Amino acid sequence: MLLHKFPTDHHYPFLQNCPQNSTDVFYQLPPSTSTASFYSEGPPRFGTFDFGSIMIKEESSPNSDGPRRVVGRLRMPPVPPKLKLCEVCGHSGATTHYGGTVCGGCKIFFSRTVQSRKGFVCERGGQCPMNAGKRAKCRACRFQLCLKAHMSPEEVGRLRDMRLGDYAPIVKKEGTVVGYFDESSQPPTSLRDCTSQIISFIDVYNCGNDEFEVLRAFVNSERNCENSAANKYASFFPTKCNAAMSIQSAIDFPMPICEKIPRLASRSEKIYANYSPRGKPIVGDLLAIGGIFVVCGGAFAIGL
DNA sequence: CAGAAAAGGTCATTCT
DNA sequence: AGAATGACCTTTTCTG
Repeated sequence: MLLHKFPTDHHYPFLQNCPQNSTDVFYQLPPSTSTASFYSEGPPRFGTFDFGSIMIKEESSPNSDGPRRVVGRLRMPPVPPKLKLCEVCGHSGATTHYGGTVCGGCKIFFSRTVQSRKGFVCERGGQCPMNAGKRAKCRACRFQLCLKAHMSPEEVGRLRDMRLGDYAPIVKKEGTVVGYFDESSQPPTSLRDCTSQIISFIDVYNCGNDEFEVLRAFVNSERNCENSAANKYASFFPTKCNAAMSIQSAIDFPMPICEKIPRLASRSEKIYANYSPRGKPIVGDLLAIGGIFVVCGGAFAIGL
């Protein structure tokens, strides 16, 4: 998932020659970038990662025609410990399971909960303390934390489905935008990129007509958009916030969207409480409520 | 192709 | 006693 990758040279080309573990680095300031504007953007951030902090000063060059050399001190983020802690209960020895960094107990709990399609209700308003000793006390809160840890219910059973042959892997080709709902376009069965998941989503979850229409507009917007076209659609949907997520991210991790949309924030718990991998379509729910559209490659603008 | 990582299955233990 | 949990193992996929 793109949001969880470490920033690459593509995102910060001026760091191309930066040694990964050093603290003092030298790099060229991009020709079009002033030191002030560089400062004003603050430390580069990407997704949930803080790319350390960068303090720079522009060296005064005796030769004004020479390259603008910048002296910088880059403080890299602390090296994560080898033994990661479970994002749900804090237990040590966590590894990646279903998209989240969790311990074995929480992994199997999440898998069983999704497969059993059970819904839990917290009797204490969803505020139960969670640690290795208390994690089994409230399953509702534990499952909530699993989802907040970016664990993906869709991943549960995927391997088994693949063995049974009823799972068609979807290969995402970054940057491709195809109008699936456009009659002149290719039939969905031959399409393999990010938005094809919407097709399977509609098929699997039997979205209603309203949700289908929103998804249709959604995808057509994406098809018609270039990376710079957000403003064009912003006139149709007054932008209240920018979640900076792709549609793929929204499908995988809807919670951040819920948290960023005021009208949905109060509903997020309800949505997750009712979540069922083969039941009510969570993304369709979000789309139908929000009047949401996606701009390919980044901005995820929400009109309310 | 081999090693690493992640998912799934089984079974003993604990809890209600 | 039945359900829930977690440790451990096997299988599968991914990656270099």
